[in-house]
Amino acid sequence: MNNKQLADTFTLIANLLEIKGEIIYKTLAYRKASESLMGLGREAEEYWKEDKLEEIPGVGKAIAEKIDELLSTGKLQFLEKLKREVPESLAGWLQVPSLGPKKISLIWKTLNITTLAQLETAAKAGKLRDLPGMGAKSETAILEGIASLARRSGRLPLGRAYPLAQEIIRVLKGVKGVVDVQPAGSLRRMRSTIGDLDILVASKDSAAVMEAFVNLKGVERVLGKGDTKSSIEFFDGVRAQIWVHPPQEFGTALQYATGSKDHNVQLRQIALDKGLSLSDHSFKKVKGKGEIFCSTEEEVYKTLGLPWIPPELREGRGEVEAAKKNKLPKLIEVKDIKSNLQTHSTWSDGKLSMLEMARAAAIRGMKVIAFTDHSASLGVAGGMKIEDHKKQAAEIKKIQKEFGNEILVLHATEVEIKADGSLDYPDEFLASLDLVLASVHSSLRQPREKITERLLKAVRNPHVDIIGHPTGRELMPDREGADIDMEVVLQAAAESGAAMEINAHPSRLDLDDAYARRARELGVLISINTDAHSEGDLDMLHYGVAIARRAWLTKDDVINCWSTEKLLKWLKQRG
DNA sequence: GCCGTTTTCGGCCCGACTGTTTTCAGTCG
Repeated sequence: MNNKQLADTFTLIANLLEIKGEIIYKTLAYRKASESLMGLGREAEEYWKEDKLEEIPGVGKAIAEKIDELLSTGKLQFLEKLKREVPESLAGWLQVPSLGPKKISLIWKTLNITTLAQLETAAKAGKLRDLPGMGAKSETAILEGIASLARRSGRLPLGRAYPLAQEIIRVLKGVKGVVDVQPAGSLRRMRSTIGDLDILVASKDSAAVMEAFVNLKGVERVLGKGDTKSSIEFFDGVRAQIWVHPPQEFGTALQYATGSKDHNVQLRQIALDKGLSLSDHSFKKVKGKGEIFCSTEEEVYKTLGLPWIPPELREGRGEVEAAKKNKLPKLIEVKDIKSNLQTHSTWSDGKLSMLEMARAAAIRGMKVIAFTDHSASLGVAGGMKIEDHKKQAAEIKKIQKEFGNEILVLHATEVEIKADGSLDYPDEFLASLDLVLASVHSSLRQPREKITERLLKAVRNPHVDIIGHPTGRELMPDREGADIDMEVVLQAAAESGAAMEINAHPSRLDLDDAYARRARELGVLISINTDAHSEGDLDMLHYGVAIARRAWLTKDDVINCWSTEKLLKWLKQRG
């Protein structure tokens, strides 16, 4: 049982307990454990083998025992019993906007219905409006909620959320009286998937901002509109909300709205230790009168005696402790990246010729570009036969002359790691290339042991320099990655010296931040590449850098930040 | 149910907004 399955189990428990009416802090504990497992970067199973489950944040005695039972037997008596008390299908109702645990429990117990379809039928028949505390409007809200749920498809990938947010921000910046507009929430923390879009506006005239917001293009309905907060839903089910604060309290407001919840809890505790109560409006003295306003986040952190903490780190994963000791990492930035070591040209499935792509990369400040066109067995992507490489090498020689020192073009490959773990090209040929990136694209559903073994073979092949998008996961469309024992693979990479990729394309973002952080802990080199198939893809680099920042990476951890000389020396050494 | 450099017990954020309400409950972030 992997971390995701464990996390899903604890989320289900939290949902069912909430509907059952268990005290809120118990359900919060299960949710926290679930989130912690998702962000762990190592399999809980390894903690289990070492008898160290309780070292996982948010896991205490009771949850450790449950993980133990799940890993030993694959089942959990506690959950089985809970499901007999609260029908599992009710947990899905929590996804319906406007429905929370109290109303779900009320509807379930009074009308004795348990499925979403029954709920919809009951609402349409007008059976909900007579329940205590409900009326015609709540009934309509539930019907709209069910419809909206059908339109939405889970969390929003960062690659969709980010451009949409930029557009909203652009429009709001044009509203009269607006001083500043910033993304907040998981969007500002650059999580690979986003719940709703959170945006913060600094302005004294909130009415004008709210008016512009609810009239944005593509708004399907207005979910709420007030003086300080409004929220809307777009036709595709995506939701956005804004808060408007006066400029003098923008710092506390932005800090508050950025989260994460865990991070904010820790900051508020530090504030309390200093006799201050921190809210989105200000710091208030706990005893007596007095209020401190912060127009910038820097002032908020300074008031707490801390250096400013980059939003990508604010996940409650040790960043506050590091800030206290003044040991925050100097995070990598987009401008540190000097090379792009996975790109595709018309030699396989790329849209541009090598000349066009190299030029586009040079314009974006790259000093090195590697063409990693697909290898023969990936037929759907026009994989290259070995004999084609001679012609490609000749073309590279030719275009290199045109570029001179402007950009160095490397002759490389994205060689297929085949289902049996062998590589698509023989070692002698791989040795002749400047750079070898190896990836899996097929048979991703192999059993854990088998697919892990495939990756291990590639990691240990001395000619392989980089493992491309290691898990094969996709976010657009949503496709889970292969069931890989990443800890074993990362340890092997630490030994062999092969780099692991953070694929910057927003449809991949693979490795994710949890694995990348673990990689750094183990001393594994990281390579951030755009996997560009078109010119526009080259501009996706910042997504990969964001994941790296979430993983606490500095420019020293990433081979794309090396000088050309250092990179070439490394490649030569590896053979 | 978790957690602890004052605590092994008593906290764990709390305010905005909506709807059904005569003063509040539920949802949401």
